[in-house]
Amino acid sequence: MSISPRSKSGALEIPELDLAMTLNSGQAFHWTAMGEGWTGCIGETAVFLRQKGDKLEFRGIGEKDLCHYLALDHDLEAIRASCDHPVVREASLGCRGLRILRQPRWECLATFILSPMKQVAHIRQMSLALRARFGTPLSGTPIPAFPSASALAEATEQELRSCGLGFRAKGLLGTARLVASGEFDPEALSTLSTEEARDALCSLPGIGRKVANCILLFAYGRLEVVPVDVWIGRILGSFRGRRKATPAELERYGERVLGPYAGYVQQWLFHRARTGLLELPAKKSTKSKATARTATPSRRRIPRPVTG
DNA sequence: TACCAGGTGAACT
DNA sequence: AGTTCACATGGT
Repeated sequence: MSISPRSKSGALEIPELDLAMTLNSGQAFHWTAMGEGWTGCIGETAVFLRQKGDKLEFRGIGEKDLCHYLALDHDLEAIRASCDHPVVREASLGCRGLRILRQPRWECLATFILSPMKQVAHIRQMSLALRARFGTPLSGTPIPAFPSASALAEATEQELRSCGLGFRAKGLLGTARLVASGEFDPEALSTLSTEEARDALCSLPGIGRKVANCILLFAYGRLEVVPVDVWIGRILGSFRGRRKATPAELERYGERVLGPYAGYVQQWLFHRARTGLLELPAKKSTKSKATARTATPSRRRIPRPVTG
C-alpha cells in the first residue's frame, strides 16, 4: 500500500486507544483492515494506521491532524467517571479506548443520511460505493475521498440509487444541492448552540432528529447529545421500566441519566449491544441483588443484531 | 419466507 | 400532539 510515499509518518505513544473498536463502532464507515493495520482517509488525505499496544504508527498524515481526528484529547477516564449507572459502568469498562471521532463535517453529514433503517455493514457498503463512483482517488493510492457536495449534486437520483441507497437517494441529493449551492454551510454550524445547530440540520431533506444528533456527536463534538435509535431506545426503555415512551421522552431521559457526556455513554451502550455483549438486570426480580449478580440466568440479554 | 436494520416525512386521528 | 404508514435494500 503506497500512501503518500515521502509524506508525514511517525509513531505516537497513546495512553488509551482501541483503534479497531473505534473504527468499527458505527461512527465512520470506510476504514478497511489491512494486515495488522487500517487504511482509509481523513478528509482528503489517505492514511495508514497501525496500533501495537500503546504505540500508534501512522503514515500519510501529520501528528496534529491525526490527534484531532482521533480526539486523543478527550479525557476518557473523566468521561467514564461522569456516569455511575451500574450497567453503564460495565459497558464503559468493556469499551476502554473507544473514542468519539472528530469527523469532517460534510462527510459525516452525508454518510448519516444513508443510515436510516440500515445496518452498519450496509451503511459501509453504500458509503464505499459512493466513494468509488463519485469520489476522486487520492494521490498515488486506490483510496477515493468521500465525494464533495458538488460531485453528488451533479449526479442524478438514479445514479445514487445505483449505489444501493434506495429511498435515501432523494435526501442525499437534495442536501448535496443545498450544500453545493452555498445555501447551507456545514462549517457555519460550529458556532451555533447545539439546539440551533440541530434545528439547522433537521431542515435538510433526509435528516431528522436522530441523524442530526449523530452528526452533532461525531462531527461537531457535541458530546452531550443522545441519538435514539432502535438499540438505544431498547436500552433506555429497559432502564426506565416497562412503561412505553416516545423517542423524545427517551432522549430527554438519556440526557438526564447518562450525564454530561451522554453521547459517549450512548456510544458504549450501542457498541456493547450491537456486539451482543450488553446484559441488563432482569426488570423486576424477586431475588436479591446478590443472587441476581451471580446467577446469570436471571439476567436478560439484549437480542443480538443481524450481523453484517 | 418473514423479519430486521444507528428513521424520516407525510397523512392521518 | 400522538399514531400510522410508505419508503428500498440486503442479510439472516
